[in-house]
Amino acid sequence: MQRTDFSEMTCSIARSLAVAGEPWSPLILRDAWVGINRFDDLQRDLGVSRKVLAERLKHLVEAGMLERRLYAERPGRYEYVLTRKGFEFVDVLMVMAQWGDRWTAGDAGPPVLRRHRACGEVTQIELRCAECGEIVTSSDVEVEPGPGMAA
Amino acid sequence: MQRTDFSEMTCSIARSLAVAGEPWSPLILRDAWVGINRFDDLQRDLGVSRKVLAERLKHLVEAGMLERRLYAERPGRYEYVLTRKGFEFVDVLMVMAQWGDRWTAGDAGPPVLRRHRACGEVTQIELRCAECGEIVTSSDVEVEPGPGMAA
DNA sequence: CACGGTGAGTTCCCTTACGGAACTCACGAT
DNA sequence: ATCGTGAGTTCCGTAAGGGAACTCACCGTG
Repeated sequence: MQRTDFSEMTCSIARSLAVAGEPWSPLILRDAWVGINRFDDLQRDLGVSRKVLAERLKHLVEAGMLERRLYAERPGRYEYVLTRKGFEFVDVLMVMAQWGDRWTAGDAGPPVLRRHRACGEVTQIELRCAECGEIVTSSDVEVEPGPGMAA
Repeated sequence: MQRTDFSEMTCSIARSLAVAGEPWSPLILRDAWVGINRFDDLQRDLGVSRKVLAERLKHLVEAGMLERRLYAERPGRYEYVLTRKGFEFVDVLMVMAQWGDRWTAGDAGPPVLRRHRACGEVTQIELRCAECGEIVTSSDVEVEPGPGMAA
């Protein structure tokens, strides 16, 4: 856990980070997304210490991002699968990956491509306004207080 | 706590986190986005320690996310403004905020609303495939090796 | 039956980063 | 001459991360 607790802040970004922003947590969720679901596999793939991995998995399960599911009895073996909440968070990771492709990949190009199953194409993801359908960038948006803003 | 360096990993998510994933960095970028650009204002708004804030600002400037801009000479005073790279990262933060609105806001509702200047509406952001225009969710996408993938 | 292997953690120690407060520095204003 | 301000820097105690070793429950083989 980060030293400062973000979960009580009046900010959806801060609260998201409190759930999934600790070091390694986004990478654990990415792995769970692409089918790496077991403790030892996660540890090997990420190179994270077993200690921290155990802590993160516990936190992500308690936060409802992952479900700890028994996949073999006698001896009890568990795997971690994304919940709906966790799945929706992968949207954030896809946009982050796309930003990383553009700004950190260098000449070698992006390490992975994302293919849209429905149309079969390697896809770029666009952020569009659900009201008018136009592409939205951060400079097109202004923020204003919402109902959950404290006085 | 020594932290593992994500910047050399062959993963655009990990490399994005190496740039902007440290504790507080996303919140600093959010603040820079909404117009909180000066050291003391950032410190007051976030409640981060001045020590960590100074480290994060240095790192974000070196990474090209923020520009340290002189806004008053004699005595030299500086503010931090988003670069294009930083601005594009705000896309990630907007999607993250939307996820947080949905999954962490509770009954009070979202603390801030995002209004699309072009159409004037409070907007939900949709992720759409640039090829076919359909909405994309994480389960519609499969990943495959790209040019930057190591052997 | 003893032995080794496997998956899923837990424990221990060491180092480093964070939090918080105090301090500095260069100026401008009173 | 002193106070205030913005932008940091320094110092110290504590807690979190890294990494290796250890545990525990079971299974398969000789």
